[in-house]
Amino acid sequence: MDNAGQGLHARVLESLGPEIAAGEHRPGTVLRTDELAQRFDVSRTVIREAVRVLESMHLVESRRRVGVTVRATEEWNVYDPRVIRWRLAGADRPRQLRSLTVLRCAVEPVAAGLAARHASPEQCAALTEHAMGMVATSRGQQLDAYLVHDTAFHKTLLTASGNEMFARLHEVVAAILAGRTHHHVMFTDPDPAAVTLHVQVAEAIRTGDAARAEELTREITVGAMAELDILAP
Amino acid sequence: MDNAGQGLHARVLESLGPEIAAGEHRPGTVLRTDELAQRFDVSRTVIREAVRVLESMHLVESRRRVGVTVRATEEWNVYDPRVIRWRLAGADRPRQLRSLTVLRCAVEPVAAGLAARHASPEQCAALTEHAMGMVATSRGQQLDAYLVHDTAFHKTLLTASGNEMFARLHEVVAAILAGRTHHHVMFTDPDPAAVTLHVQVAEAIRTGDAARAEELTREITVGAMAELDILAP
DNA sequence: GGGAAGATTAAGTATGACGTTTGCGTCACA
DNA sequence: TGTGACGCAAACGTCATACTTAATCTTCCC
Repeated sequence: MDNAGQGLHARVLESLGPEIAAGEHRPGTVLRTDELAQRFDVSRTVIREAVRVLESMHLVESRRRVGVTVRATEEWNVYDPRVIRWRLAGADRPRQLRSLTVLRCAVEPVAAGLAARHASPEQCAALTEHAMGMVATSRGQQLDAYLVHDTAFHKTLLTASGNEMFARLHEVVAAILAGRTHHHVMFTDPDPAAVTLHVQVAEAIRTGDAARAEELTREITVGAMAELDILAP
Repeated sequence: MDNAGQGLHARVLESLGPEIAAGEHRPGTVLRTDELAQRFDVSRTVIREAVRVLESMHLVESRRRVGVTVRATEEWNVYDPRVIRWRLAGADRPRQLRSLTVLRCAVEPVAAGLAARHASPEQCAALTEHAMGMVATSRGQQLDAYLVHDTAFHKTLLTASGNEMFARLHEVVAAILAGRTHHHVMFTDPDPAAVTLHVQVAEAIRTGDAARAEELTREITVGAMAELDILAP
């Protein structure tokens, strides 16, 4: 566990949060602050601060005389990076990974089209550099090095779109890519066709060809869905 | 103001949050818990709980010996519903509205395509009902009634996609639609073409025509972008 | 049997004390 | 003059306790 977060409340959060996100406490379960304080051997104040954060994520609801109630999954703030992380670490990881991948496939092609219009020269250079890095590490079981370039490529792309909502999804894409490398069946080297597509996307963005950038990125994301057996829209 | 949130910490949050989200405190500004306690006339405990929530939204960072520092905009959890609400109420409302609209335009067509495959009979009925409601209220300055149906239509559509990430964006779409009605230049009745498109989308989803549902929805969202002078991708 | 008044319970708030970290100034030394 | 170690103090972090508030349950009377 990485319960090393500074402060006791962070420690409590990193224990309680994953428990709830993983579904260990069924929705409707009530937790009492006193019991939690006893369980974690901290004061009620610390528990209250942790509960406030969980409440702000809509994971729980705190009511007087009742206690801290676990909310239904549909109410959770599923875009909160920590909620995403906790859920990916839990039981319904596959389901979560599919949801995120579908979201990614909707967003990233559009982001690529925007990037073709708004990317700065520096961002274009970074895209090309990371695409080249992917080529260089695509053979010979250099999966970790490949992942670094892949992640950086997509982060740069999303940022270059100039849309802050897109940009903030880079963590989601990073989680997807990391998940594929570390958990999915990826013992073999990356698909050469996918690597080529990244190079071509970088090229399309550099030359300002929005339609082409979008279409090529769509091919990448369709491939990502295929890996999870999601039929393309 | 709707500072009626239960509890003192909620009251503090609903004052401090919007201030920060609106940019009244430049990034890097330090707030001291003691000063805040004095300013809001509450105990430091209450301030600390509010700060914890702001910290969980990545709006601020709390460090020992330094104080509570306002973070840069790029670090905010821009998908948190409250952050969205606060920013829409603040100065850079137009910018925020554009970002959200672009996101919506990337997501909603894909969601419509998925809905054509996964929508339940009840959801299909609801879509048709709300589309009809839009038709019925599209003339004669019934803007508020129209907005209710429009919002319900898109919420149902996003939910029917079966993807939880899409479903949770219904608040974003609701904010966009409400923003258009209440602030944008919409003194006239809605565009008849847009109303027709909604009816057709409902029909396409009912008949399971994913490609058509996606394309028709894309037309709706392109229209939404045009209203904000955003050139279509 | 139903409704209202009161008891109960658990969260909410306030307060004061103490602990802990850490930015920053000071001073000595090379 | 520059650099390093040292130590102070500021601000957050934690705790214990007492009190307040409000929702739920119980009881009792009509």
